[in-house]
Amino acid sequence: MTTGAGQAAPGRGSGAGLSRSQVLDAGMEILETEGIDGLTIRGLAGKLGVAATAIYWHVGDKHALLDGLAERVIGELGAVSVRGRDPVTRISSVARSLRATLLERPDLVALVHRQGRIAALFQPARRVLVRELTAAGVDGASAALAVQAVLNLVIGSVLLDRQVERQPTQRETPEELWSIADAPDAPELLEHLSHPIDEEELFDYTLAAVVRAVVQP
Amino acid sequence: MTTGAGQAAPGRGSGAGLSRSQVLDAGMEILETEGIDGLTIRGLAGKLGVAATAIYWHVGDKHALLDGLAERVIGELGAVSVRGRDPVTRISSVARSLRATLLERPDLVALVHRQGRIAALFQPARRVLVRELTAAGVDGASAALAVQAVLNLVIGSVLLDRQVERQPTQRETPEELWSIADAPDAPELLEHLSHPIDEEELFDYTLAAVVRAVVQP
DNA sequence: ACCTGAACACCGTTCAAGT
DNA sequence: ACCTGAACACCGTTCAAGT
Repeated sequence: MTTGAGQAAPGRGSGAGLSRSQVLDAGMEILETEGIDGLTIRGLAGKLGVAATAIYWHVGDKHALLDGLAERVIGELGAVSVRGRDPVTRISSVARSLRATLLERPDLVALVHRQGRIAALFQPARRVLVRELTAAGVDGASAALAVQAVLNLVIGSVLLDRQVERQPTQRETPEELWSIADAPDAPELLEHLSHPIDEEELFDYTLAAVVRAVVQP
Repeated sequence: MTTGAGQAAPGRGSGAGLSRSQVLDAGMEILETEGIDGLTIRGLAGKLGVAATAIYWHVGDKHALLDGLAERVIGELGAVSVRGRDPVTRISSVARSLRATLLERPDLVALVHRQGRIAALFQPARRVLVRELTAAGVDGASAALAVQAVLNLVIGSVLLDRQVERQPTQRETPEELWSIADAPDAPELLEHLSHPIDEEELFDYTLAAVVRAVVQP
């Protein structure tokens, strides 16, 4: 009733009756095995043993289907854990745990992003971060800003994960990308530039810089 | 010859002969007017007055077409400008100018992201940042890390632009999202949380924190 | 070398019709 | 209320055939 087409909750199945949640269950399964391109109305209906048009009755069109699935992902992946004693540790732990969770399902996060529901995905983390920042003595406009800064770091890190190296069909090796002219008299830097960076190290580095700036202004 | 299917460069048009670059030109036009979902092989062929199969000859299949278009975007949007005297100002100006350029065409950036070519898009900026950091006395592993940290901020900011508020079909108003329990005794914070944040201010805030951490370790 | 036409195997969506 | 079948208007892609 929140988003779908069916105006009344189907109730507990009257025999062989299909329900909205059963459709979303099956959709979720296809999404995780075949990927988002493998999820089709017809394929979903086939998996459920009904005509394609039955999907329209229970969840609406494809956009509504994706919205419903995004909502599930939000419920499943939005949770965060906090640990540590001082504010800096606790805030960092929220960011790191959320990042770790989301990195296990990058395609599901991409779906939420595609549906424009990232804000909803982050709402639990936002609440926790607000609490921690308040406890650390930060509030007002700078607290609101700080929360979003930390969360942007997380989602940016997840959306860009594994993006860095995928150079399709191109033979641009790192050796070609960087020449001695780019870093004269700095062979060590050149060496580091030509190797893929450790994404977790990068995240921790940036996070530390931001959290430090947030807590001690 | 870099990516496409045609093995020899078509040369200058022999009369009515179609060329790879003409196809990409038309593709680019459709991309900017109709969006990525409006770009189809058949529609592209129709615009050029040829059969759909002619596209396959010149650029290959749809993936190759999108790759070719991404390559164009990389060439057009990758450039950066540097201004300012001190390192902090110059590094920040690179990040801000790149962000501003990319924000004008978020859908084109999304295409580059989709095709896994973000690294290529950022290569010019990387070169400039490496130079500036070296001049500022930063090098080795921390310079490589710092460059990527700044660039991740930029792309994250662009990919998330306008994502924050899009709450589709849902009636979750900010008033419902946040209750007094989330920020007890802090009405000012609550006020800020319920309003959409200024994305540019957020970017500048985070960028300043990172650049500061980078230049003065 | 370059392009067409026909064909195949898919899509999402609508709508009248059934029970 | 719930579901089917047929139909429409699309897709991307392959392949034999033309010039």
